[in-house]
Formats: sequence, C-alpha cells, structure tokens
Amino acid sequence: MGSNDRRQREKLELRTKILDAARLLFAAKGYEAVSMRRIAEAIEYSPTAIYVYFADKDTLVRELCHEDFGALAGVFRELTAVKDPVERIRRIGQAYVEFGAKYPNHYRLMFMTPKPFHDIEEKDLATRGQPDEDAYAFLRATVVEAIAQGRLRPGVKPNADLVAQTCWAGVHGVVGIELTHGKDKWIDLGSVEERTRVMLNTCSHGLFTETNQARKPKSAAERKAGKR
Amino acid sequence: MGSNDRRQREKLELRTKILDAARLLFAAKGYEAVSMRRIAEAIEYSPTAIYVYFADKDTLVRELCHEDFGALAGVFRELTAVKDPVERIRRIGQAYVEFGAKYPNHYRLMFMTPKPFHDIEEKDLATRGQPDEDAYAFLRATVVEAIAQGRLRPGVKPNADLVAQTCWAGVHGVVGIELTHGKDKWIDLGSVEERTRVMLNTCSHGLFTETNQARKPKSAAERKAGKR
DNA sequence: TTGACTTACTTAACATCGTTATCTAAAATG
DNA sequence: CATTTTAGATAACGATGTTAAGTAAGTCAA
Repeated sequence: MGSNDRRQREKLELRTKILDAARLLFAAKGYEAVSMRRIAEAIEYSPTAIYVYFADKDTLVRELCHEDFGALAGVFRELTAVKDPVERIRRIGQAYVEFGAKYPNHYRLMFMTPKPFHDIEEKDLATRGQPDEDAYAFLRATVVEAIAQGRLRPGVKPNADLVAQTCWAGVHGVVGIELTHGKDKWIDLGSVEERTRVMLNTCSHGLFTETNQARKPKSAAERKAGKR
Repeated sequence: MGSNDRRQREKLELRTKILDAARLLFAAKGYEAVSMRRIAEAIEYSPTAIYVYFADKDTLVRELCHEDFGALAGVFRELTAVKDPVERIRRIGQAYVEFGAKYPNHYRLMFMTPKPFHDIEEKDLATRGQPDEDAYAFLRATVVEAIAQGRLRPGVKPNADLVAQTCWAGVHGVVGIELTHGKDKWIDLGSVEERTRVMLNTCSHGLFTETNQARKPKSAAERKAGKR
C-alpha cells in the first residue's frame, strides 16, 4: 500500500532530522552538550519522540559517528591507488590525523571513549576484516603487504598486528595530544602537521626499510631474486 | 592561640578525608561515578560541606590527580641515574605506560581530557620548567642531552620539543589504545608490554642513532674527536 | 563578660539531565 | 466497522552539580 510507504519515508525523514540536529550540537559542543531535550527543541518534537528512533543517547551519537566515518573510509579507499605499501601507511596516518583534527568530537567518542557493551553488533561483525569498511583492517592489510615485500627493518618482529598497532598508536598519540593539549599554554606545541610528519618519519625509519634500498633495481641481490 | 591551630588541623583533616573518599570512588569507577553526594555520604557530611574545601567537582578531582602524580614524578626522578640519554628516554616511556595502565582514570583525566580554563595556576607556573616537577620538562631535558651528544639520527630536525613530543605521542598512543580498546574483542591486541617495547624500539631507531654506533670506543672517528 | 563578627556546616531548593510509564490519537489491518 | 499497532505527547522519577539562605559555634575586641 502506498500510504505505508509514505509513512516509512516520513519516519526515515524524522530520523535523519534527529541525526542532523544532533550532529550540529555534537560537532559544536561535544557529547555532554548534546541533550535529548535540546535535540527535541531543535526538531520541534517532544524529547521522548527521539526514543522511538534511538534506544538511548549513546546509540544515537554513535550512529551519528558511524555515518560520518564514511568520510574517513572514503579517503582510505582512495589510498588503494598508492602502490608502495610503506608510502600508503604514511598516507593512512596522515588522513587519520587530519580526520581527528577536523572532527575532534567524533574522534573523542570513537577512539577515546571505551565502548559500553554493544561493541560487537551485527553490523560490526559483518564488515569485520573487509579493508574497505574496517579502517584498522585496511591498515593491517597494508602492513601485511609491506611484510610480504620484505620491507620490515631487520630486528622488527614480523607480526602484522603488532606493527599496525604501533603505527596506529603513533598517530593516535599525535591526535590525542592535539585534542587535549592543543590549547594549553604551558607546553610548546608545534603544528599538528609537523608533529605528524615527524611521527610518520619515525615509524617509517623505525619499522620499515627505505624505499630506495629495497627497490634499487640494479642491486645484485635483486637481480638474483627477480623472477619476472 | 592553640585552639586556632587545632581548628586548622581539623580542617586539613577533613580536606584529606574528602580527597581519600573521592580517590576510592574515582579509582574504582571513574570521574562520572564520583558524585558530590556519594563523597558526602562516605565522609558523613552534607554534600555542600565539600564546597568549603573545593570550588567544584572538577578542581577536587584534579587536586586528587595532582597528588597521585607524585608517584610518576618519583619514578622519573629515579631515572636521572640512567646515564645514556636515549636509554633514559626509553625508561621514561616505559614508566609512562605503566602509570597509565595502573591508574587509568587518573590518566584519562590528566592526559585525555581538555582542561577547562584554570589550566595555568600559580602552582603550575611555579614548577614550570623544573624537570623534577614537570614530567614533560624532564623528557625534554633528556632529549636536549641526547641532541647535545649528537645522538639524533641524520635527517631528524634537531628540535627538542618536536622530538620530545614525538616520543610522548608514541607512548601516549599506546596507552590510549589500551585504555579505550583494551577490552574490545574485535581487535587483536597483544600485551601492552610488547606494544610498548615495539613502540620504544621504533622511536629509538626512528629518531636516534644506535647506542653502540655512537659509543663504539674504538672507532676512528671517536679516537679523532675524543679529547679526554 | 558581652556583643559583633567570622567560620564551618546544614537544609532546601534550582536547573538540568537521561529515561520510563502512561496516555491519546491516528493509522493499518482484519 | 472493530481491533490492534504505531507515533508521539505529558508527566514524572531519580539523579546530577551547584547556589542561596539559614544556623550554630568559635574568635576576638571592648
């Protein structure tokens, strides 16, 4: 029946209206500043109407973040074009920091707040391990590629998770410091960009071998190993 | 007058009683779980009595953290004994992660929560730049030492703040991931210890030169440069 | 000793929050 | 047309941080 469709469409409309109103408040003021009553005021409904669409405040805001994470996923997807895995890792890190700096409140909630309980939902389980969807899996896959190409610095344990998590921790730390101390005056923080660059250099040199070194096409070793 | 002294002593007693009660709640359950009313209940006073001693909840808990940070400062102080600056940096990082893992709630508040406004108090200004008191200054001073000894990896900009902040960001990221994703199931996290080790190795090799390399006592370069 | 002032503390209240229970009215369904 | 489902509203509960106003005791000068 057509009217049924219309009702569902209207319902979806209000749902996105709620999300949009919440997004504005959340982006501007953070989690605490978003209250059900203020969202309700913005959309001109009663506060409890929101509970028809979202179980509670937390799932609402998480849903919001989940949506906005499409942006980051999109950037990551584009990075598939970067052939050199180590260079791709650098780009991933750069994109990650840019995202954190641009959406501090989203970042805080997604990466700096322990998830309550419903951490593993069907959705999460479904996208688990697919690089296009799961940002960590994408990083990990790139590390696997780098390891396969023998790009690990000698002495580094060839554990993809460990290496990926170290890269992640590096940029995560840069974002974290920026978000919580970026406006402090007692510490002499440079620009995020520069700190990111130094961190990426550190990870490159600390975990991997130089691109040139491994790719030098005229080395004796390569000529010996090259099959193609 | 003696009775006046007694009164002041009693006042201090209640103050520490408040802090102790708050400490228990805070360490166990975190900032949100600490409510003025519950503290009041624990110390058997009315909730508003606390406001005689602390301006608001935030300053109370920050004061608490400030006290407990003596532990970290103490560990740092002991590290002065480590002669090699790069090794000392490693130890600083290790102590930092251990502190974060041991006192997650303290860590969250001090390093993962933007300070409201009163960031710069007299106390902070007074201890500013003294390595014994200011953990960051201690790290920075060690980096300065390392740079002075020519231990920076070629290509790394000899900016003490930049290098120090990169080391800090590295371990800060390790702690951050541990605190917010340590109990997640969707990600394959190894032990904090191992991740810390890899991160410290990464920073060592990414930012500094090998201890051996710079200290090898029999190299021609050193014999030429050595004055003593 | 007395009277004014100061300090420590309590009671009551305000504004806000997330959330639930209960109700109403409209739409979908048989 | 009667029944059931649904969307949404009103009112309320229990909790929060914080403030205003009151009280009782201590300090101190005359």
